[in-house]
Amino acid sequence: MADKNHELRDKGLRLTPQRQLVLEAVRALGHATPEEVAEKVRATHPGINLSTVYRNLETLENVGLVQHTHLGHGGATYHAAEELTHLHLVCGKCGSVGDAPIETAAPFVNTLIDEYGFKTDVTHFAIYGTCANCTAKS
Amino acid sequence: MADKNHELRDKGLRLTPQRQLVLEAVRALGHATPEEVAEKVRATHPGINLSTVYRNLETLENVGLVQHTHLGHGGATYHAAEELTHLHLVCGKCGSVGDAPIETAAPFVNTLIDEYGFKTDVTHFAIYGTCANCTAKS
DNA sequence: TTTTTCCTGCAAGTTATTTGCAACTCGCAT
DNA sequence: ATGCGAGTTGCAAATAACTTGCAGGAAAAA
Ligand SMILES: [Mn+2]
Ligand SMILES: [Mn+2]
Ligand SMILES: [Zn+2]
Ligand SMILES: [Zn+2]
Repeated sequence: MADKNHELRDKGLRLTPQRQLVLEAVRALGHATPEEVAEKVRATHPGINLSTVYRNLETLENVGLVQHTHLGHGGATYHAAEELTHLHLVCGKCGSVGDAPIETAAPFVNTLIDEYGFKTDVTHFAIYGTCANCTAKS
Repeated sequence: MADKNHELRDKGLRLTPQRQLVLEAVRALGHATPEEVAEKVRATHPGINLSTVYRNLETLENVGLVQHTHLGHGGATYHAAEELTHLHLVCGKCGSVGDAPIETAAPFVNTLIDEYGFKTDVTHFAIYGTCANCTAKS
């Protein structure tokens, strides 16, 4: 950290404290809802407004630094872009979220391209089902 | 249709006009949001309340007559259970929803069972990506 | 510095869905 | 047939999750 953080300015964005904090929070949290991001940021900077968080998540997504995913029936959760290298296996019974490497889906993705010309982004929506644990119990 | 429709009573549910209408609407519409179901039902029965539609969709889902799916960032859409035999390929650019047979995903589903013991329901969330049409244009 | 443009907080507005509750009605038991 | 009680309904109000308008404030260009 010799000089100022340029990764935001390089994307043509202004470097505001709020924006940096939102990005740091997303990176620190892994999967996070806007509400959770706000909470994290407020731990050190109580004044930040929730709408600022929403706006910055959108802005950061537009320039490719973060991405959203749908893990459940409700709202989206955010990831740092670098970190989106896994599938999300969401269990409908217990709510657990497991990970699996994206390569697991590679053959499936290829089939969709070959047969339908459809380019899948397998991380955008979760893979929904029942986890091993819950299957065992029932 | 010799005697009364028993499929609802067989599930332990009361046979109310509203409930039958909701089920018929879901069957007639293919993919439908609660709002669209309400609209369809109101074409013949204007008095029906939206909350009644929501409650009946939930009830019908509990007994397995309908199921919901997430096709986009927003709310759920409902299908008749018998009819849920395809994947939904949702294009993030143009919003189109294409279908593909579930068998397309069979190898992928098997991999997840074998490697993680995870039983996937591939129809619950859409498969998100970019359709052939939109890929061609860009 | 000054100016321009972007960003932020705050309040109000949406949209989608849920809930409390009193009135009603379906289906079973007289 | 008639009555009863649990399940359902309509309606209004409440939530939840965002989104928007706007006026003041801060970042970067000039
Ligand atoms: Mn769902
Ligand atoms: Mn999305
Ligand atoms: Zn589970
Ligand atoms: Zn498309």
